[in-house]
Amino acid sequence: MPERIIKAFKNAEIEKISHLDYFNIAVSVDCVILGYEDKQLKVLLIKSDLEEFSGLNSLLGDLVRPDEDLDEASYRILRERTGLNDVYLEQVQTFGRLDRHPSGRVVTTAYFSLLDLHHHQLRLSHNDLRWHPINKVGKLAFDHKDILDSCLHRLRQQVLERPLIFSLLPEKFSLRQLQEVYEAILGTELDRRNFRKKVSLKDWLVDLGEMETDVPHRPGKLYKLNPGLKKRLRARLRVS
Amino acid sequence: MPERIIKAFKNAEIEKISHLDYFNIAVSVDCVILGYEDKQLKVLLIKSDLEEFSGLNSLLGDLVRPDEDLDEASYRILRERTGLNDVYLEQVQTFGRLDRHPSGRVVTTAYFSLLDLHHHQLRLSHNDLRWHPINKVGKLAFDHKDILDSCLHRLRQQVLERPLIFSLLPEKFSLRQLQEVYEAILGTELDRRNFRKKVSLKDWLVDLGEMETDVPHRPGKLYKLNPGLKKRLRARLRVS
DNA sequence: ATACAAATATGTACTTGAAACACATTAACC
DNA sequence: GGTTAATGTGTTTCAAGTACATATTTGTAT
Repeated sequence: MPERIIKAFKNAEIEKISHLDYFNIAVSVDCVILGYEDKQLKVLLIKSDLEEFSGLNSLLGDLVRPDEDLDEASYRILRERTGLNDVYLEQVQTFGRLDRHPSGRVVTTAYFSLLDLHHHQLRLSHNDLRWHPINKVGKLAFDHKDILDSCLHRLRQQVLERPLIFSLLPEKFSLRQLQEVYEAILGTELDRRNFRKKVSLKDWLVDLGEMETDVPHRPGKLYKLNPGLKKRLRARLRVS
Repeated sequence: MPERIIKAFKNAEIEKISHLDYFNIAVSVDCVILGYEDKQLKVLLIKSDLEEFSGLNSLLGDLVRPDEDLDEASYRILRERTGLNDVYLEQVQTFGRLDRHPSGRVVTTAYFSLLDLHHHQLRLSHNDLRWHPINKVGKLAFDHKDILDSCLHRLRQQVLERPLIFSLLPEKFSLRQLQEVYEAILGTELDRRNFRKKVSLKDWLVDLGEMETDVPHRPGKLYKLNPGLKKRLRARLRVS
């Protein structure tokens, strides 16, 4: 099999290099798993078990198995680490620096995913898994800080255009909650009145006719995501 | 070395699979090389030399060498295929479907690049290399049609925000030429007056004080890209 | 019961940017 | 020297975004 691939790529110079070398690159995926809590965007990190990075945290990743798609691999990681299945996941960028992994050549594809940190099905797989506020993430293992930053950059770019943000919220939410998530992601304050106008012009929200409870002030209306959009969100990965 | 990586990813389930299997995935890059000619956006394609795809064209790609970065690999392909060095290159997406390569498992990272199709240094490496108008690209080998589409999508998304487009043009160009390139990329017609207003508000252009020659009508002013932006364009890859 | 605090809900004026449209000017060509 | 086909520069209109104000509702403390 390997030889067939090499042959397929028929390149004079390639022949000089041992065929096996071409399979000396491992492929992994890394997931930037994001949640929202206490008015902060948080990322799920695990203590690195490599000596080289002792004391540092890292993203959640794994080698891609020979029989699985890249997207499948990242869904697997999500499932294994959080117990959640139906989450938003988007490929962002692939990192291939030669020295990015101390043990050898590993090319990794970064994904970010958004989930409801208080989802009743959420079961973290490991004691060393912790949610860290985005603003307080320091040095990370590997090039994971770069990966995190590039995912955050993509998220910020997309969040105003497409209804991603709802994956971070529970089924029912108030406009104030929604605004607070935007503010946490964008790192800015938004004008409440303009914000409400803007989202109500899109077709993203459905008024549930219910009210908040257990708030120490006048309760606001509760909304949910327009169900028509929910499908399209999940479907995106398969298509692109 | 391989074993160290496996160990580094310490995952109970992984151990069940033969270690070597993890290096049974090859990594490649594919370049969507775009140029502009005759009011059309064109992509550089080569006849596929795989039996499975006989008669079909494919993008230009190659396996990534064990000692080279992903970005380096795509620069190498560009250099080898076009003789050009100083071109715009941007990573877009990584494709990893199990059956995307008939000879085995190959994960490929797609890049698009923009170059001046009439550059004096352009030397196509191969007789089977041809420029194809993107509107007339039919079936391609592998999943290269998907790759092409995703690169075009990214290009269309970026072209209004950032001054990429100048890589497709010669050093000196008129506003009409510039507008025609935009129209070719976006597939729409633009209002000349609004277009001129819009670009002149950005700091992208420098008036050369020269005029077009050899045009069968009133010649227009010639411009060049603001030199300050040129550096930032090239630098982008390294940073992100 | 009532006043107060704090957040909801809705509305208006102003500014900026995009879209539609018009006309005078210049150079090549016959 | 008139015609043609572009260039070059407006203006008006409309939509979207920003800044800002006021009335309303509920919980809480007195």
